Amino acid sequence: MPDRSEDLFALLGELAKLTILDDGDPQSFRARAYENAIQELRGTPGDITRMSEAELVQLDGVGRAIAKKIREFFATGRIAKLERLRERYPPEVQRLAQLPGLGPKLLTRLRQELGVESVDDLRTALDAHALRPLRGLGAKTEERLARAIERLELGGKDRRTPIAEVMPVARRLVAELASLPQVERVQYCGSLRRLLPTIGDVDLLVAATDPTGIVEHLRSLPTVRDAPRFGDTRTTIFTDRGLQVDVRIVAPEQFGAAALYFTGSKAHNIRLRQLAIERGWRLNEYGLLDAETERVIARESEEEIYAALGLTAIPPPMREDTGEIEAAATGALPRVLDPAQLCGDLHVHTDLSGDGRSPLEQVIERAQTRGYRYLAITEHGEDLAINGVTREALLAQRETLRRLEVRHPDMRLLHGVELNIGRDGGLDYDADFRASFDWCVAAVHSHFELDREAQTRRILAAMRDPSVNVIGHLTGRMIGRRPGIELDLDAVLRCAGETGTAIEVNSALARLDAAWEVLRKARELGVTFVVNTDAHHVDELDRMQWGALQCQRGWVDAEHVANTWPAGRFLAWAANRRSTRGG
DNA sequence: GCCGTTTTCGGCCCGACTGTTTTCAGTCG
Repeated sequence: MPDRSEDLFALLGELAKLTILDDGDPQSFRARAYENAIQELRGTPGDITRMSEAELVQLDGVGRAIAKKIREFFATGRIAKLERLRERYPPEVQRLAQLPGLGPKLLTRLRQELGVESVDDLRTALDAHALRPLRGLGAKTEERLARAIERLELGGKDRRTPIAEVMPVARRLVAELASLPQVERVQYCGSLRRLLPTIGDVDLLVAATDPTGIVEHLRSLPTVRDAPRFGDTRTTIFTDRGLQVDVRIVAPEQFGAAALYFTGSKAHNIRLRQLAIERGWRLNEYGLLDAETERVIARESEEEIYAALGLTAIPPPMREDTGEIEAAATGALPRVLDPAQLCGDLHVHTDLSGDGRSPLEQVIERAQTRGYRYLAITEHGEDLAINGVTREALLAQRETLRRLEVRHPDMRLLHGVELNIGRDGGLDYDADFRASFDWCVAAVHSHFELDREAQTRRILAAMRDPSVNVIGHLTGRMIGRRPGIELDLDAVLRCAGETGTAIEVNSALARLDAAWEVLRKARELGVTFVVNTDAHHVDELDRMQWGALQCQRGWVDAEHVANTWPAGRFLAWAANRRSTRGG
């Protein structure tokens, strides 16, 4: 069954967007009401498709008007008001409204005074200098809009970039800035810090007593292509790959307030400011201030500001206004996973796998350096074309592993394998050989085109196989390149709980699979998780931190992550699952 | 469009920047 709630949210979101245009106000309160309602509905447990108007009105942020629209949608599949707005703002006009610098007010004027109804119309008007006679518009505006059109057509501005592409660029820039003597602290903020799968632009926050030279340094970097706007404390640059980077320089003592502000999310910040107002304060990027006396309540660190507002500190990946503020106010925030708590990696390849690049000894050395208590080597099963490994080669590896184990008395080496889940849920090798491994990951690497029912069936079959400890990268998604397989999540997560099969949190930024929404749901069902790097090179063992942050985003606490457990407990759990279902 | 012991109207988060103005409106994050 397709998720009709998601369809509803999409339509309400569109309604919000078009209402901004219709109200001619970027801060349209009606539009915000729609967005608030979406937030509330998302956080509502139970089936909203079946709720009556009276029940809907009980929800915070849902009044009679929105409740009626919700019922209208579930009854007829349409929202009449939205259809009227769509007529008034056809796709061409909406595209026009996407241009940066062209807000609802200017859009209305251009339509009324110049008859501009599309990007093409606007270009024609610009070429004819038709904007100049209009009050409040001049040559600069003309030039700005012309450039915005160019960018739009390059597909630049509204395109979001997968986090795996953005993170290395951002980290490189952070390192560059941190190397300057006048810079005290640097932090990337925004959706990157919150670990969203795709990123619009990068927000870099710099603390410096003297901003001189910082912007110039950035502009001098070879990867920086264009710098359309710049001032002393705020600038925008574009990298050679078209990624927009906004840089803000602030005084060190306001770093916390600024980091909070620029990390967002917007909805989270609005809630924080409301809490400030309730206390007679004001929260902005300079600090938490007394509204009357301007006395500083807190500003140096995010933690101080949260504390002053009566909240426990909220980790960046949780800042989405999906219940974290209420939880932080009552001390009910889950004790989120700290990367340092992870004491083993349970999905790692060596150069024995066709696509692996580092030799076994190196992998083990690096795991030792990271202080791990256990490590599972998991080459690809033989069914995976080109990259898979034969039974004989795996048996030989097992011998080697047993020899190497002696050199690492503090780290238990598990001989594992990454099995391929076949079209109908079948797995590599035979049951006896699979049972001879210490640890089995099972994952989807093929048949992405099957429908939801078939996909669900094959995952359930894999979970019921007695050899399987964990399902690796649950949907097989590659962010920005390939959508994951569709699954009946309720059935899959229920089965995970019943069979004791863990769900992997795959730390590769290109995957971040399972997605945070899935983690959040799984957590409520008491599922056990394992955070893995799926490393194919020793350096990739270091990406465990992203998996930990992904857990934070999914509200997964350490207790439910099996590889935070001490070796004794972990090994007993892994072995127990196999023996109980092997018999 | 929602909300309510300072309630059924008048609020709703906050400030910087830009371009254009001569005190501010619009846009953005």
